Amino acid sequence: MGEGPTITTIAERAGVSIASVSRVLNGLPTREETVRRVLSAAEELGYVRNAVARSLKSRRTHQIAFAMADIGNPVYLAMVRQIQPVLKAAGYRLVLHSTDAIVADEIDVLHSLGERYVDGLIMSPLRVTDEHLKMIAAARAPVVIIGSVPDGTRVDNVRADSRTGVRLAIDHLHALGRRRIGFLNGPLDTVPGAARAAAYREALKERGLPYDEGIVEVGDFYRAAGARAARALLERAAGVDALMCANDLIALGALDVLRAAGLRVPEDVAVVGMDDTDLAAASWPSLTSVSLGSAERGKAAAELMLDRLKDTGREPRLVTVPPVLAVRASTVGQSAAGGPVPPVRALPATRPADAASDPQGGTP
Amino acid sequence: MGEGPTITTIAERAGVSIASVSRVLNGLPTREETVRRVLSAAEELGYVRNAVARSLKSRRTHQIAFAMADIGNPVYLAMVRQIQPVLKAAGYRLVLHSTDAIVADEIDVLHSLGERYVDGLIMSPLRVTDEHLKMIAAARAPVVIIGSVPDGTRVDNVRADSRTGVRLAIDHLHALGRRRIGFLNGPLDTVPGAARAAAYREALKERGLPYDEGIVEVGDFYRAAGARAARALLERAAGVDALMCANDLIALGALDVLRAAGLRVPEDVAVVGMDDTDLAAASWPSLTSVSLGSAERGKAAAELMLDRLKDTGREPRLVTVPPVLAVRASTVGQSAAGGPVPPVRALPATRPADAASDPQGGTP
DNA sequence: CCCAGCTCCGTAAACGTTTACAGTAAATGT
DNA sequence: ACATTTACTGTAAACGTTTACGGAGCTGGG
Repeated sequence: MGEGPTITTIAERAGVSIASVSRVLNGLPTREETVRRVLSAAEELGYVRNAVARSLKSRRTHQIAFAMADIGNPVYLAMVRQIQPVLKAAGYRLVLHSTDAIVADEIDVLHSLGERYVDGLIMSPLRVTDEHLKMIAAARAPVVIIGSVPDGTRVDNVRADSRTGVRLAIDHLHALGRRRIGFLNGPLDTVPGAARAAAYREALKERGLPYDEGIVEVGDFYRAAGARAARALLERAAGVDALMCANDLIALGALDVLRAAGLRVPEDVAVVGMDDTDLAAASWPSLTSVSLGSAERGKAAAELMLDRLKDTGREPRLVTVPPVLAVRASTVGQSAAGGPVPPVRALPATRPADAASDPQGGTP
Repeated sequence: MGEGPTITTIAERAGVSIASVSRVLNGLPTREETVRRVLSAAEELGYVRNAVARSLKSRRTHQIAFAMADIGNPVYLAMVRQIQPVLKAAGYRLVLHSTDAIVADEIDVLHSLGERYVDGLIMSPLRVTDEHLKMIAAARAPVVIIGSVPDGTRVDNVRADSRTGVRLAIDHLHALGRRRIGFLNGPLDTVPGAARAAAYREALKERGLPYDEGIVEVGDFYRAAGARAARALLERAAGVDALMCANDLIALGALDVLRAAGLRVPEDVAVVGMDDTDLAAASWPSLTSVSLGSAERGKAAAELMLDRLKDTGREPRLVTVPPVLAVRASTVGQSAAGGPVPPVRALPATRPADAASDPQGGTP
């Protein structure tokens, strides 16, 4: 673990100047003889370029940061899974930040962009505050946001369309004859929480169903919270024949509770989750879930970032990923659902960010 | 997104030298008046330290790399989840590498340590080749290996004990009266695959059960491969009353097949998985699984790394994490298994790496 | 009154690269 | 034979920090 060789070491051994060494290593035109000498010296010494020194001079670190709320959430996992290979293929490394959705931590990440240890940041905030927007506008490096930001915000942006997503789910339940569709949501002060609440009301209205506050529960985006919410709802209100859940984890918690209460899924209560994570296919009964395209959003974000790095000046773009309903046993029963069905999806739509009179597609 | 201020900018505005600025920013003793001037200048300019320049001089990047086979595997996810906060608390960032278990890629990561863009590397290779060992020995930065390496390898090392893990599972099945216990394994040329194969034979012998090659299948560590293997086994051999799976994903694939074949779990065939991932608790029936302590191993690895960074010279250590059996419905049925049971675990044992006449604890 | 001992600060070197610029030597043109 | 071009190489500055060193100014003791 000694002091590694530098271009100076190589220069001495090859009997040339450090400038020549650098030129050879960068493939700039050099006399054959010199190239040979430098390369063999480098080889013998086991030379590896110092990335830090290089970055200092070139002002490029070839690192991209990804900041998410919680790496334990399969939604972000799906994103990381897509982001990583895209960046890797372009020669970038991935730096991971887990902020636990704490605003101060997210601001901190944004602030630390000034340290210039990365060339850009992909961020997926659960809540978007004014401070976020201020920091994003002032950021010292390119930023891509996964999730909805206020219309007109000048930033590259990838959105889900959870309004349409919720509508898909409600329509599906309605078509199955369900009429009292409860709703288990996450916090209303999060972007996805708020969007899904609005979408739920709207979708009911479209189908001519009444909005009943008695069958709506607000908790958190975790499994235990989902169980709590489901329990509370069951105790309070009878006759619910379906549960729309703002999240797969919430849905799993609800399944636990329904099972314990001796209710059959889907015969007594149909359940729909959201995000279509791995857990949805693995659960019992397998969970019908609205895919908001986490994987696609991750990929799109990475591509937006690479694109932005190539052209700093270009107009910010908005990519919206359409939702897709993955139908499984929790709504249509065992026989009908069959095995795991790979969902098909339309290509992501792309258009300028400013044209956005967009559905408030919550994310994730 | 302009050219940010540097200590030179601050120095000019505050009317002091850059050395004074640096001293103030690093909290070195300085006259009150100077401190005031520098700090207010820095504040006004919105100064943020350049991490790259700092790293070049200090030879510390405050970044740690984690290289795993596949970030989609919940085992690694569990590790990342533990590693991240430990590093963060110590002021380190996490750089992620996903190698798809390709040896060349892993060697590449090891090699790139010479670029000095990280202070250390935590790596979890599926196969450990001579080249791995050579590169580890020659690495230009501290390395921690999660997974078994040959005895005597001088490297910080965190191991699972899959031999004991398999034994726990076999003993459990044996105690339930199962006598023909099939085995669905992953590739034998991987460290965990080999270890689990050996452990399976050994555990059978301990219980006085015959080893029957006819009820052993070797595939891959994925769900689809697990399904394939289960199908092959069922077609070939009758009378299997239990399936030991080298991995939760394999077990889930097996469950799919058993269900499709109309076999009841656990009445006809009991199933045990390995790794105790989130999927085990979510599946139907919920899956009895041997936890090899992914989370604990991740945490231990991060701590070993931090420790090593503080004391480069110290002897390499070996931490072995004991396995724990999480009993669920796939072996004991619905009623008995009850809700999700948080497994209890003993503290990881620590001892010098060289003393290792250790079980070949496979990982992950 | 001089020097020792402080405290504080500025100068400059260093970290390992890249790169603008100038210099050398050979090759070519007149 | 000399001027000009060409092909290559070396010197040195720059990137933004940290830090060894020494100098300036002051205090206090002899």
